[in-house]
Amino acid sequence: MNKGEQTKATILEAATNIASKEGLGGLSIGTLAKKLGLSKSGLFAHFGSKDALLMAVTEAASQRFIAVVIRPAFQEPAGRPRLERLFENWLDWSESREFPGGCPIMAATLELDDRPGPLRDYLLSQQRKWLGTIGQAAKIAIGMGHLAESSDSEQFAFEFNAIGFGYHFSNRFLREPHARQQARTAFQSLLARNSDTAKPPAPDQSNIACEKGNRKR
Amino acid sequence: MNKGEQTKATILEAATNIASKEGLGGLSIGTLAKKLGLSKSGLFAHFGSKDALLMAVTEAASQRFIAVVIRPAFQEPAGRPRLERLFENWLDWSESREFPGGCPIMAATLELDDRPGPLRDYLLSQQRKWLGTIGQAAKIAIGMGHLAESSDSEQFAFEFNAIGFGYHFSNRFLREPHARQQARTAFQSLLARNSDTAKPPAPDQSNIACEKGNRKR
DNA sequence: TTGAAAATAGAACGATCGTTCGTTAACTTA
DNA sequence: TAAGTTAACGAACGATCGTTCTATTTTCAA
Repeated sequence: MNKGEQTKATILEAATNIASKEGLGGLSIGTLAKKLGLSKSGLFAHFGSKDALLMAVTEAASQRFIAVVIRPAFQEPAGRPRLERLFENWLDWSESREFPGGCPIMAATLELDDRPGPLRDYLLSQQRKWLGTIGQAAKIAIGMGHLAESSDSEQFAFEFNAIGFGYHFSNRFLREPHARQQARTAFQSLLARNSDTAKPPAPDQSNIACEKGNRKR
Repeated sequence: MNKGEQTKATILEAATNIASKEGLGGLSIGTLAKKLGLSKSGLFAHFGSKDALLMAVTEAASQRFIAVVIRPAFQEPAGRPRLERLFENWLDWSESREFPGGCPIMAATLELDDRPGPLRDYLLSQQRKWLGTIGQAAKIAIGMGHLAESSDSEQFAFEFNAIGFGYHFSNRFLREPHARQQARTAFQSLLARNSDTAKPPAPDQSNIACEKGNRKR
């Protein structure tokens, strides 16, 4: 690895750290350079513009998301186990140590609500892909009989996503200690009501992962 | 109303508008003054500090939230009608015309994730109250038999809130046209699975408001 | 080891940030 | 209407913003 690429990676890591805590808007080249013991201009030269830096941070976070949330889940057997792994990975990601201020993608998404530009476009496409990924995994589960034939995979993705957002808010901001359990309960309920077995809403099934289907482990 | 209070109100309105689109971080005294045809210092004098301005904006939005979301819902008959009104009011609020960039409270909340201070404290207390309000309304509904005895009002509040966040994200950022319907479906499903009647998940009940209990209108 | 290329530093730029100050204009009320 | 209060202005502050330049150091391959 070049010296350039090396320090660039270092910069990106520190930048991600700041963006996680302060948001993309709170990330300035000056403070970032000071934190790293670099000169502003020296740091600047690596990216050419502030926007390019922000884009690089976002892309890096996005790639990391794919690597630690999505990819491992798709190595899980298709159907219900994959959905559960996807969900748990997401929760883990949201409170990951490497993001002291929470998922920088989610923060950037909310931050760029109404600011058009290439960065927003990129985030939008990534978020659409994410929802598509959830929906696709759900569709597979439906095809395998892990979820009911009558299930709507898009509706499933919407609620899957909503629970994740609710968790992020409840955990990060409210510091609600039961947040994770509440999210799990909500997710298990989502799975249950999209299952064929028309069971009455029995109270605690949080740990029943999959009661039928070709689970491998 | 004094001249002072009058312009102060004007300032707050414009500031809320900007904060809605750009976030609290994107709100600067200079641009705000220019937008209003005032001088920076003249505007500044009304608040004494930037933080005070931000706090005033947040408080104003919060009061408005109570006035247009919570209060009208509590004039609805207790139980299920109130819960439904609360939910619909919230969705309306999230896409209200007066907030071109979406609910400024939600934006600020996510923005201040990890920035301690009086503003965060205030938002935190307001958000806790909001969740408490949902939980309380749910508890009443349980007591009236509108929701099942076995329901957990805190879990209900968590999921209620999550659906709202999911909607905000899906509608505001993804501009997903079905977002509102998906949120409604999710909410009706939330109500259904917290009801006594162990009915199979019938497809479309979006307009069945309340099928038992002492509804007055 | 030398020489070209890449990486970093340093100073300066115009702009904007929040804030302070002294002064003038506008409003209120007696 | 006169006096007293409040609101608004304009200029300036030091700090920081992103960015541009030139110069110097460091890296890397021949």
